[in-house]
Amino acid sequence: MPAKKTTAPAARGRDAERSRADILAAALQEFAAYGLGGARVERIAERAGLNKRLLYYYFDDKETLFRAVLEEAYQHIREAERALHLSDLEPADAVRRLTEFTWTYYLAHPEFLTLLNSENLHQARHIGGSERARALNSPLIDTLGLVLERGRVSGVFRGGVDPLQLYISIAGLAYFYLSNNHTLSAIFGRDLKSPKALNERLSHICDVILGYVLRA
Amino acid sequence: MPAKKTTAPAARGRDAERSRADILAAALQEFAAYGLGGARVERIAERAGLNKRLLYYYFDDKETLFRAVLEEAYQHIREAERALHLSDLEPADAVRRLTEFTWTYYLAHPEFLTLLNSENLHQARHIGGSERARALNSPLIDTLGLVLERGRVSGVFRGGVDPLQLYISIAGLAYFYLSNNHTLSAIFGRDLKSPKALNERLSHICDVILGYVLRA
DNA sequence: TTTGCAATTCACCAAACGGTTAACAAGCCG
DNA sequence: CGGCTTGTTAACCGTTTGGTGAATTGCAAA
Repeated sequence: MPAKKTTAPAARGRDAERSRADILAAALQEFAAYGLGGARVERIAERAGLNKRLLYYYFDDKETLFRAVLEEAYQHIREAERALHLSDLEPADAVRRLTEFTWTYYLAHPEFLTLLNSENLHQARHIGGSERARALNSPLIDTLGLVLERGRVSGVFRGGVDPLQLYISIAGLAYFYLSNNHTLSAIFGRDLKSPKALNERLSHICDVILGYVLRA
Repeated sequence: MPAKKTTAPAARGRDAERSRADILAAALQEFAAYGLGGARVERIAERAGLNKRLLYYYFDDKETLFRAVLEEAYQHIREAERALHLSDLEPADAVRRLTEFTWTYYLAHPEFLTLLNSENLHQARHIGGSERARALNSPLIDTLGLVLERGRVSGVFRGGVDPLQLYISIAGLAYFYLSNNHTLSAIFGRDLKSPKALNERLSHICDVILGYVLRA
């Protein structure tokens, strides 16, 4: 059952901005569901309730559309992370909060994970070399670096922790479990998506991460 | 520059088994490079140096071929893991060895990662429900469970560690870094594939994992 | 040498796909 | 009202793609 319409199209006038947004939303779903290669331009148009030609009117081609979807997705998560105000928290609280947030965000936005997988399959061809991408994402690492430093100075954190390394670990512990949930559940014969399993996983991740940063 | 031939085809007689193997090898490369959706049957044939029709002679269709490639890949890594003989090692050595092995294997076999990503995009449709898959993979978790138990009894490990949870963490810390290396390097503006960066990552992963299992 | 089956080749097809051409309508401005 | 810009549509096109029918060749047993 493909192509559930994202928004009711009924009786819309001509509205360029809304059409553009609808295309992006539909494309996000389609790219996430089938990957860049498997996505069908015509299906995106159907999902958006718009004529296929419009996709080429607003975006140059399929890949340009993919790039736009990707940039929007990154922007979305980094904005949500900024809203955490990690700098206002005690270092240990900040790390825990970032960890829980990352888990929750990935869980609520599986499209983000598949989108990234697709982009990595293509060797970051669409986001790579984008100055904007770097400017958008780096602040998070800077913030986390400050948190780690505060924690080290106040004696609760160990020293010598690379913030990027830590962030990749926080993300990885959540990402791999969720992104590979289907194969993991299949090959190990356990339903890893039950509420109980999900709770256990988050708890485990927090144990691992906080156990690592907190001074032994 | 696609389709580098895997093996020299020169002057081969007719050899069913070898042809089958060549197809699988070529398909592994192709599926890993482009995903299931992006892979082209004709390119697989070219890579294998065989007529396209043969793919359908040995395998029913593209998806059946994909399934065969996937099963072979799982078999390969699990065999390598078995060769580690974790049961013969001190618990802490065993965990460290599994961690280092996982990292090294993923690093040496990037096709395995992209293959799994592709399968997860398709919700484990090809490996899912396979009794054989479960039988093939579960022993690893059993072995790890015994290691953890030995460590707990001898007082070096903490208790209450779920072996599956731990394995997913070991895998995830390596997998995410390597599988998403392209986007991570791009958005954070750091070359995460340099030898130095790779060494640092492995060292970090060992710190995290061993810090977690070892009794505080 | 013949025969029979398994392995391989060649030519071909229908459907799907990304993308385009050209005409058309809604709203705005003078 | 009338013309112009811009958002939208319908129909179409050339190519690519997964898949197939049928003929052919190598190999080995009889």
